[in-house]
Amino acid sequence: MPELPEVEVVKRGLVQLRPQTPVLSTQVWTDKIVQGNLALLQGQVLEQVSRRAKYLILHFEKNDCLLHLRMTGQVILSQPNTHFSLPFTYYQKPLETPVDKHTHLGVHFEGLSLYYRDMRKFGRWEVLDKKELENHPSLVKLGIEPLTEAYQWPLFKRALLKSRRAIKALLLDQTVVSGLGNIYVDEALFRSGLHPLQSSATIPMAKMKRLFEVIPMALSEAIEAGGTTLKDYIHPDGTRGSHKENLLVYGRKGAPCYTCGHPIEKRVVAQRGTHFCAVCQVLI
DNA sequence: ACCTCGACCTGGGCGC
DNA sequence: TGCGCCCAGGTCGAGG
Repeated sequence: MPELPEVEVVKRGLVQLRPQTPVLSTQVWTDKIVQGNLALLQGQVLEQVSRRAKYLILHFEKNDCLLHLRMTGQVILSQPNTHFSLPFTYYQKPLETPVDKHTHLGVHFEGLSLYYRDMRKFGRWEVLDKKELENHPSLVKLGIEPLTEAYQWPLFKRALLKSRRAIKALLLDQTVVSGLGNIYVDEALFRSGLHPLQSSATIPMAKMKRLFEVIPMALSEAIEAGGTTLKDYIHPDGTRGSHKENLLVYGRKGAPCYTCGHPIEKRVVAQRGTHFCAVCQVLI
């Protein structure tokens, strides 16, 4: 669900609407979501918002918050004295208040509140000292990240030649290439004509190069469309991403392949529902 | 090194 | 109407 493009769109929404005043107060309704002390943020200005792979980072003056939305996390903004309405939230039900049973914490600024909602409570907020962020174990082990300078063909090739694992499993592994999840792995494999079970090291060089190229393409096209909203994912202002309608294979089980017309198959690979065209993506 | 499974959670959708 | 079951998937840790 929230993969690199969705987190990037959330980041851009927060950058755009970022409050310029210090935090007035914080609220935590669900303790397990937060590691560290959210109240430390009180009095601090949110100076910057950044992203690393699927992690969102809120940079305050003295502390940083490291967020992961996991599957159903939503970061939303609301103005306390204005009527609140999200036309679409999880499962497309309208929400008339930012705080309901799925809202786990709030950060209040003057005239603006930031809330974290998460139906399945898998997401995490970590409140860190500035110096803890750089060497955070979750960040240091991330593999090369598409759409950054670190994403280079020699590194990508080396990583793929090192493993005989199924390419689907390898691309889902955040320590190899970071930021991809189930949706965009399926999309990238289709675009490069690779079977999800293809052993990584045995991929012909031309196809490996193609895979290297289509990954950032698939991701940046998704960002352009505001991300992929399947059910839960929304922007901080409550709008939805429209990339679902552009997906080539994910969620298209039984529908005709856009290239050859053969019905898209769905099988479990690497413990994930995996969509592919058995004609266009053959094992080599 | 790699694989599989369970855990974490909730709600939708299914069969009966 | 409702119960029980399975599914959705990001990440981690256990065990083979």
